[in-house]
Amino acid sequence: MLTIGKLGEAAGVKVPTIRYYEQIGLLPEAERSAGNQRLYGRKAQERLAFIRHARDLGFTLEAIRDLLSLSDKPDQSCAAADAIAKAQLAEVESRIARLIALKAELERMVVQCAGGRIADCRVIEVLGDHALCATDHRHPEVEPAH
Amino acid sequence: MLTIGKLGEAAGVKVPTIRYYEQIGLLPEAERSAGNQRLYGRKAQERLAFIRHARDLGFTLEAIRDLLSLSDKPDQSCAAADAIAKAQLAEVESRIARLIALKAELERMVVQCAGGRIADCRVIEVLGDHALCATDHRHPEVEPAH
DNA sequence: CTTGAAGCTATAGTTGCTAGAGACATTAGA
DNA sequence: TCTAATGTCTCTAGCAACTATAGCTTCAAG
Ligand SMILES: [Zn+2]
Ligand SMILES: [Zn+2]
Ligand SMILES: [Zn+2]
Ligand SMILES: [Zn+2]
Repeated sequence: MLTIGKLGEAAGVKVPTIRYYEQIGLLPEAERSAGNQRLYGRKAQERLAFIRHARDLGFTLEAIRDLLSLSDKPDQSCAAADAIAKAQLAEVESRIARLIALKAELERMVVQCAGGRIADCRVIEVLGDHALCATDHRHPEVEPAH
Repeated sequence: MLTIGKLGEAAGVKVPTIRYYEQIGLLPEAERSAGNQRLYGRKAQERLAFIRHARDLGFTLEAIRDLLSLSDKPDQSCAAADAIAKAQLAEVESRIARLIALKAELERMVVQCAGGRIADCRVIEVLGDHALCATDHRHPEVEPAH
């Protein structure tokens, strides 16, 4: 049985984050010691590792909630889980596409500036006028939280 | 002189967002009509377009605040502005690198799953164990808000 | 047995908005 | 001109996914 601090260390998750996951129901309520401190066993450890890994791969807590509840039903079809992963892949691909467009515009700005006065700065100039951009980078979708 | 609704329409920014920008001091307090409604002239329009464009390019409001205050000093050197843009470029590049690693792992998961039961699902399996990943994609830095 | 680290709860702050409530202003049609 | 619809006003609260603080209790080492 691990204390919350040891668990956090083991999983690479900060202590308040673990309590937060419990609070929003992503982790079950932990067992408590005589002195009211949380204690975790192997199952909780695995669950937290799963959450952490999925977060590292960019899944939202909502998606993770669904994946966890699927993983508790080993005999069901995995189609739903695969769909969540595919959606996440699509999300990542579209973010990459958007960021590549941003990168191109930022590079153009930075390269074109000769480095003189603000009045002649290409960075400031381009920021003031999207018509000076080469691509249409305008926020087609939302970027992620975190 | 435009009302807040017209200004928002012109700049592609929602009305509450404009009020929010004013609240946090990114836009100056607007003139008011006899009936206490905000009125905007060309300068406010340009400032809002600047903010909007910089947001579309992924700059934070803090960075934009700095860029705006620089753009108000046309005779100063633009080095500071260029530095902000370069930092943003670096940020975008590192996000791209991270997302490409995520994409690779997500593709691996999705491709490897044969589509049977949850108990045999590669997606669930990999999420539970980073050792099954081919790359080290673990959150080297923070993703942006929004 | 004492001290310092680690744990507890509860609340508020972060970023960049967005949505509501309830009141006032403006504008278009009958 | 009256009225109804829309627009605007302020203020507050909510979103994701944490993070930080305050003020307490409990635990482990010396
Ligand atoms: Zn410059
Ligand atoms: Zn542009
Ligand atoms: Zn599967
Ligand atoms: Zn991994």
